Amino acid sequence: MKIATWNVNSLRARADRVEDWLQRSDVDVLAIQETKCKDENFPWELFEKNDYEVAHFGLSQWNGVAIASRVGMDDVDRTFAGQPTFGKGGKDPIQEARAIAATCGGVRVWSLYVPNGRSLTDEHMAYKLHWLDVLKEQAQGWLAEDPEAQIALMGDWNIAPMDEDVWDIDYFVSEGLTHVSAPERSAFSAFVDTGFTDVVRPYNPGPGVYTYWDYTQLRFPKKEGMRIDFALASPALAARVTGASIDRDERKGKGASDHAPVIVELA
DNA sequence: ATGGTCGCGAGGCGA
Repeated sequence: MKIATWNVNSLRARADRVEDWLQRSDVDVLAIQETKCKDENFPWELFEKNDYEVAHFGLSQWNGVAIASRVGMDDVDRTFAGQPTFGKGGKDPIQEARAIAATCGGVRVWSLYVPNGRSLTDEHMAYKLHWLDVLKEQAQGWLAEDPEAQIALMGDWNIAPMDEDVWDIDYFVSEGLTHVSAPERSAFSAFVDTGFTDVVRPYNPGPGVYTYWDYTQLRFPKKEGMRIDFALASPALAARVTGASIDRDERKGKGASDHAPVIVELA
């Protein structure tokens, strides 16, 4: 079995590339982030004609998460318990479309689009950290309930956990940029402390291994990226991992997402 | 060889 995660940065704009990749990659489950659409605009037929079931959670042009599977799609959850809300510009706070789960082939798959903190002092940063803390508490509970549970927390975490996960840590620190701050890294390592493992890194050691390259500043051709997309596996799932890869080639060419797909192979 | 943002939606925001 093969499971993957990919921030596609608009599913409609990327429909052809996503379809080509699905056929080429031969994945059984794909966790998608940033569909950037509502259900009424979701390309259901793209998945149906390729024999994937798909579940989507999208409320607007922002965010949006989905899971496609050809090994079953049970117990779909849109949001996790206690998922923090956020309201922009005085609007009523809502649970944004940043998390969806489904049980696919015996694996509890989460497609996660962690909030972007924007800046170290922005209110979005507090939201991000709280969002992660509540998710971690939930994940801890799932493991406490069933230590053998096979859980994959996959998605765009908007955190670079190690210095080597950005192209120039000194630049990020001196500019006071997000993704590398101590609170963000603590939020990430809290999942590791709970028993979840980054199952991709061992097969793709750094430095210089990234999953995201900004569209601006020629970041991709200059190999200036960030590793911010992760698959964190519960102990029972981690024990099944036989390989992992980052499809950097998918970042090439016209019409690419700014993120590359991350693939995990399971025995 | 990947080449100086991109997507949504119709101006400016979000990333």
